[in-house]
Amino acid sequence: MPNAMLRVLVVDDDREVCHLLNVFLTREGMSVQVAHDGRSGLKLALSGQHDLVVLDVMLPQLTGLQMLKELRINSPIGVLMLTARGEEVDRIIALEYGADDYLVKPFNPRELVARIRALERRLRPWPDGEIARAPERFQIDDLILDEGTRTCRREQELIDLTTAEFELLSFFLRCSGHIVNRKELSKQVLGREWSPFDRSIDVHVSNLRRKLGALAEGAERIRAIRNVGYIYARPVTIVSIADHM
Amino acid sequence: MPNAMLRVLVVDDDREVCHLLNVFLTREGMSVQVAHDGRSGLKLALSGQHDLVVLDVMLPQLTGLQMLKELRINSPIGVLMLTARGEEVDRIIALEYGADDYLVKPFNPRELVARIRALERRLRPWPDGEIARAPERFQIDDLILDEGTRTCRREQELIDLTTAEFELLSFFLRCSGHIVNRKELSKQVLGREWSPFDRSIDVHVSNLRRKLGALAEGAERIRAIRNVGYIYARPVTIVSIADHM
DNA sequence: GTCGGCGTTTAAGATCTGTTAAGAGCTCGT
DNA sequence: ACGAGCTCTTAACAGATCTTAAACGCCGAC
Repeated sequence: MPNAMLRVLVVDDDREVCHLLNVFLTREGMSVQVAHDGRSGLKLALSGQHDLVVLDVMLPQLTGLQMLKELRINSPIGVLMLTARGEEVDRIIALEYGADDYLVKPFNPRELVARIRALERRLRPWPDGEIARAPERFQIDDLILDEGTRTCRREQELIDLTTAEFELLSFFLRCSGHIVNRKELSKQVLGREWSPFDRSIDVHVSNLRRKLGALAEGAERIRAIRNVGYIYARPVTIVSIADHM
Repeated sequence: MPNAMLRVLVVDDDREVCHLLNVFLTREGMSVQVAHDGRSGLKLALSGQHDLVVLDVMLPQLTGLQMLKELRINSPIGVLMLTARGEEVDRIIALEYGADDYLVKPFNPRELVARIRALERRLRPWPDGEIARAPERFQIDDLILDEGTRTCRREQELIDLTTAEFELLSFFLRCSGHIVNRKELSKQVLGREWSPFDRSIDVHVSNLRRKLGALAEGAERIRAIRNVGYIYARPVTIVSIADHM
């Protein structure tokens, strides 16, 4: 049993749906609680016992949208809206009201699970109130960097990176093909303003290069841009794609 | 006109939809290019000229999912899938293949815009509003210069260029066929105002000529324009733009 | 043809990046 | 709280790159 179970609140007046979700999400290792109307749903959601709400738009007592609006006043809880087919306007309003995602009814439970997991990763609280970015998985050249598991592999081989190195590589990959300057690197990777004689980034780059090794043809993955910063070279793209399809 | 426009590639075989999106997204200040089948769409997407692809699942030549799979091998471009109503399985596969978001057809254009903007914010680490120009690839004569991979080749052979030389050649190719003056060169390549006795550009041009060698006919690639600046002789073709317009 | 201006090239010095290593600082387990 | 071990920063030197200076040569003007 994982010590941190995802706690989901399902708010839907359709008891059939609730039951189904309860069974399905429980089987996925989540803790599930249900409510059948907006008022009790809101009360439960505000209790702070849940990580995420799956919220139907059509509800008695208080519609899902009203509930969402109330919730957003002072709750950081994740909200995934369930909207009826064809009600595009609901979805737009839901997103504008601050819903984190939505799903159109009827939906495939597998997809709901996938979206809940994605949302969970995205919403995981961040130390200083900054919005957490969804962890991504970069695959570039022979490298795989997974922000979720915080691992980096080259050709399946685990590469041991320090925190700074991981953050640095992560940022480089996010910006691959674009020049990034020292100021931005310092802020994003080291969390501080860059000052003119700060060489930390350079040292980290050097260590990272040593751990990652060079590309084919001996080219460095990370190139210096004099007076500016660095660039992580994008993988060579296939020019003539016609051949291999 | 902002010089940093979000550049969107729309791939859909329904020309009606493409036209609509073109009109709508253009009105939102985005630059739009369209393709009607998977193969040309993929080729365009790999050209590095776009920030984001709106990709229909059902496509002739190459389905959207196949295209997504190919794209993800070596491109960090943002992908928003358009899926048909009811095809949950497509959406799940799309997400597993690394799509960044999806929208169910038929959709409200307002929502597409909202999702594109959200995606843009999510994918780009740099400050809001700023959009980095996607790196381009230039091809001329026997030269290929790729801003994304930061490489320059002559007849497949890698040519090692310094930062200033690379930036200089990149700027020349972007402006090939046009005379560029020292003032502009200094600002774009060296990042500083030109002053009357600054000969740096000339020295870099000299070094660049030596590294690139002359053209077949013995003519210099980079010609001096007395009292003004330089010109890179021949017009450049941007890889793979021509075929399907 | 000669002169002057401007582009070209070479070379030297200045500036920036690469790398190494030492020690300061932090984390974690005890 | 303490120390071991790891990580980060700082400093110093090596090497690469850029700028500046100067010599040279080409070309047009006279």
